Amino acid sequence: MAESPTSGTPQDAASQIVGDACGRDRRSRPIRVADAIKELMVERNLQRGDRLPSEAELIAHFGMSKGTIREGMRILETQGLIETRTGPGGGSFVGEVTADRAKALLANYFYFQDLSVADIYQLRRVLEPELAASLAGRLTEAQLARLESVVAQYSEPARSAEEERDQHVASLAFHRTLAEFSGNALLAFVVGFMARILTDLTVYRRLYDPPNRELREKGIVYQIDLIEALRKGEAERARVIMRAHMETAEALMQAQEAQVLRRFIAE
Amino acid sequence: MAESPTSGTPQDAASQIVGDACGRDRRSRPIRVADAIKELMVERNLQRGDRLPSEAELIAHFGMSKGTIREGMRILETQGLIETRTGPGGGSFVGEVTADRAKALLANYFYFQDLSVADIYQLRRVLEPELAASLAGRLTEAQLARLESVVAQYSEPARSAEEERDQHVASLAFHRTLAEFSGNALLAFVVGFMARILTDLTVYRRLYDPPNRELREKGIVYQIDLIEALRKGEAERARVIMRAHMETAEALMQAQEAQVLRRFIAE
DNA sequence: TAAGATTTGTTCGTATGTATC
DNA sequence: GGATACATACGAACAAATCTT
Repeated sequence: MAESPTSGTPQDAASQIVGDACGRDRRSRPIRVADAIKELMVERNLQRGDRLPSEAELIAHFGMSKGTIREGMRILETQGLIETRTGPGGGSFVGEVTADRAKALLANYFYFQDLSVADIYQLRRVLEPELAASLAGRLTEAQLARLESVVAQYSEPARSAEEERDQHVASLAFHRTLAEFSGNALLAFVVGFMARILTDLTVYRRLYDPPNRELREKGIVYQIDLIEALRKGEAERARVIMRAHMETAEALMQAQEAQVLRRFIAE
Repeated sequence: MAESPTSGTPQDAASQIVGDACGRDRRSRPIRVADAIKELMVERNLQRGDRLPSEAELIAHFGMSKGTIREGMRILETQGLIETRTGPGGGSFVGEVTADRAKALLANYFYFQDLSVADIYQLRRVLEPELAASLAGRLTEAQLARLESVVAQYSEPARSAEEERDQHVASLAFHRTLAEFSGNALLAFVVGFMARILTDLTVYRRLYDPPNRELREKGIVYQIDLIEALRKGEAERARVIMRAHMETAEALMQAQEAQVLRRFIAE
């Protein structure tokens, strides 16, 4: 029914809109629909919450079936670009691409890339100190207090391996919180993404199964010192502290990754 | 036909599979289908090119209609996780999540974040020197020759603003190529992503409209020196050169961004 | 509370395009 | 070229959610 000229040919209009004017577009229709709507969003400079055409309007506009249009909308929905609601006044609206969703999509890519601890720390070693230095003297007292409350979550010694792991996940939250305070969305994203990968490693691969008192205790000292430097606005000192923090953390994780590998081999 | 009895209620089986056991899952069915198939890929440890169940099998397995299943598959397809082929022997296969696709998805996130030149260079300033240092003495002669051929693309002075812009895009390719040679997938991705953003800025926002001879000439000298240091395996020198390169490039782009802003205001 | 209106969500049957043999 | 197997697309009907009156 698509190409056949049974009745009128609404396809002509659709073809122009979707970019299938003459030379065939190898991509499937739903994907072309999704791209067309993305362009529409850019052209009309639509902002968060703005309304998009209804399903019925899109069906008429593109001259395609409901299923095809819906597949296209689903693509945009999973990318976080739109949200849909049912009922009167419902429809599709420009959504917010949250950092979490973007990180999840990016994790799909790295799933097949198997990163090593060394790879991640090659970036952390230079980015985290830069982040720390850039925040010195720029945080409100409320923000500093929040950092202190995060540190407080793991200031008590852990009594079990499981508690130890939970504490390490919490200590990664310290870095994520720091990243959120940065005005630099790119830096915040990359640092937050690394914290997320390390959290996954900790939870799924149980990199921290062999409890390591040393890492936790050193980490806490570094983080407390760091907060003080940030409060006093000492950028260079914050940078130095964070650099040292990264170096010891990397060394300890490297040693433990080796342990984990040996354990796999042993089984 | 997989889990369900003769013809009772196929929904029961589907509910378990898809994770709607008891408390309602607010997510729509297609999205749950997509997640279920992702889990299936992880559980069976499917690799690139491995075959997934056919549409008909999935319909029977989940007890859902064609349309719903197709919407789910489309989600995975746009994320690059699967590819589908028509015809006999066709079907859905585990795809490769290319770096380009991952960068495109990530660009959706930053579309609403408007990054400044300063934001991007805060990362470039520390990451590019680290990348350069890590590659010193580790590149083959073929790789070094490829870098030289990239530089050769813009060694001739440009005769028009348009040519100037093309040359700058090419010079960003130098950094992308360098990133690809890195064994660190995370570092390569972040550096490549920044190069892409800057390319977009150059092409769309025409940040380089005011031709700037200085940037190009200095850039070429730095890049030639850098290749030499890489060939000789001088890691620290490579780091220093790249750091200087970044500092001058940032200063020049900052000045031009200001110009561009003034131009927008003027109109 | 209840009924009706509006919009997305889901299903089914069918037809078409495409690649392989 | 024809047969086959598979994804792709269409359209009508019904279900569910949600707002208004």
